[in-house]
Amino acid sequence: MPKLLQMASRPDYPPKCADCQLRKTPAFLPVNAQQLGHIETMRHDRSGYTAGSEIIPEHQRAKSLYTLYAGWAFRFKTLSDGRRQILNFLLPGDLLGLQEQFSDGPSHGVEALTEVSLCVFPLQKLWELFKEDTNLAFNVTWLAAREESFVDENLLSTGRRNAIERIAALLLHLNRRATRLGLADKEKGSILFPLTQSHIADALGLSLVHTNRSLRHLQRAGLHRIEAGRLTILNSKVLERLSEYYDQPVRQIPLI
Amino acid sequence: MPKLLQMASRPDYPPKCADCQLRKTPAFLPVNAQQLGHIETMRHDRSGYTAGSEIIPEHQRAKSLYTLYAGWAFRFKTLSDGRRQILNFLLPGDLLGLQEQFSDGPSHGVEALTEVSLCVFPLQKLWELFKEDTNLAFNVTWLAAREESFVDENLLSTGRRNAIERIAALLLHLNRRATRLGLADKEKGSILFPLTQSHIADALGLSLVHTNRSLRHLQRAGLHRIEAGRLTILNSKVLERLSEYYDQPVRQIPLI
DNA sequence: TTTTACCTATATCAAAAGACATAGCGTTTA
DNA sequence: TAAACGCTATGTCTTTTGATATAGGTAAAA
Repeated sequence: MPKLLQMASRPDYPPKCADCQLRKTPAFLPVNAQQLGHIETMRHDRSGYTAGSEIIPEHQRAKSLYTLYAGWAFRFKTLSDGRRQILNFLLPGDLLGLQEQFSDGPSHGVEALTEVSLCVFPLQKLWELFKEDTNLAFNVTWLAAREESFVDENLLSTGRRNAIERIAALLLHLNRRATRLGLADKEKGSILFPLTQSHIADALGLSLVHTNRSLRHLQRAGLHRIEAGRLTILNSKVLERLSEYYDQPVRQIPLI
Repeated sequence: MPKLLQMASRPDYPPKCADCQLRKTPAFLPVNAQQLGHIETMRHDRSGYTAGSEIIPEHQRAKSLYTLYAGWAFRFKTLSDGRRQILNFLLPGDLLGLQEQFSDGPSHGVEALTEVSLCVFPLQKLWELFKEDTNLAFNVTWLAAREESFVDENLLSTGRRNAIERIAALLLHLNRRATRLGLADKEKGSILFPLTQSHIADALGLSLVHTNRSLRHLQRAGLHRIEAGRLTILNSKVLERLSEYYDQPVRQIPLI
């Protein structure tokens, strides 16, 4: 198992939230100086994980809240015989570990898909944040509701879309989110795509073999290309019609 | 389409939140007089729907927030050819319409499964509640996270459990929630069960026919009984082992 | 370099779940 | 009272997806 990275090897953090690179992307709601101050005092540490390591183990409660600063991760659940379901993918700006605070039992694990940088918030401070900044409290709820809508959509896929449709919907979804974060190559429009076919299978409730078949089918039809760890959407119109997963106007989202 | 009930025919509301019958069940966190006051001033109206009617239509944004006071409902999404996915079931105490406030596009519909009584909160007041009562704001987030955990679990079912396991997990889940709310018959331990096999199929991503077959299989094995609109769990141990859906100690939950 | 591990790809066969058809039953509607 | 409807049940056949086996490519490890 890959382990926690030494901070020395992770120099890409801003020392202050005011210098946060992530916050400079237009995907996020602007914040005023006071809010930034609240976030800054809440942030307690930074942390990094290598690809493949468990940020939050499945069967224990998270000890902190995190904001994903850089890299990709995913939430998952497993059954005792190893069957694994990926619930949703986490991209920069996403909040980790919130549900665990409220759930009765063990809920889910979080695993790093790439090397990952996190901002760490102690749990007790969540309450302080609610008390001191209504706006930020509201934003936490917003982020929770937004994540639920991703799970909802994935449940629709897994329950009612066939393999081809599921894959089309997932590729469009991830492409949209990554692009929105400014992670797309301006020229070719491709995004970094760290998922293996095994991750896709586990996210969509398919077997690895069938995922491979269906991916090739879409690729042969010229709808997308996955190459050298990058995804290019070649025909979003057809992919959208296939999956009934349409582009919607996006609002700015909170970053805590 | 069944329509909104006239309030005259729905006399089972308390005039004041202080007299709320639902709040008397031990499933809910106690609140102090001040919080009760905040909830009371937020509550703006009551409303009722007949079984089968749409409380929130799928393709428009909810105009209010609701707390389900009595009856069952469910959240769902559909595809254009009629395929429907039920995301989760709503029981008394559940909050409706929160996600819609934060999602970009159309998200999901809510349909009444039985005749239903709701407490209505105007949307603008959500913000006021966040500002005036940290505790209640925290509770809204709690309820959102809790609902997400239900969807997570259903996604695990739909993606990685087979038909028998899915049904076992769902029956246990609903039985647990209803029992917790004091809705179980003390003698026989049965609960009111308003789902048709078609609802079960749509919740679990199965066809109606296969749902029927699998239900009969479990029933013949003596694990449960569904009769005259009531569910009795006959062998929870086996159902739990089958589905790996185990009873967990339950905390009290907020009621807003 | 050789070995190992991981990922993608493909073929073949098997199982799970879906589609279609039909029937019975109880309730509501005409 | 008959007709229509919604729900459960079951048989048969089809399709989708899964399981197993195998192979090649690349990168990391020995």
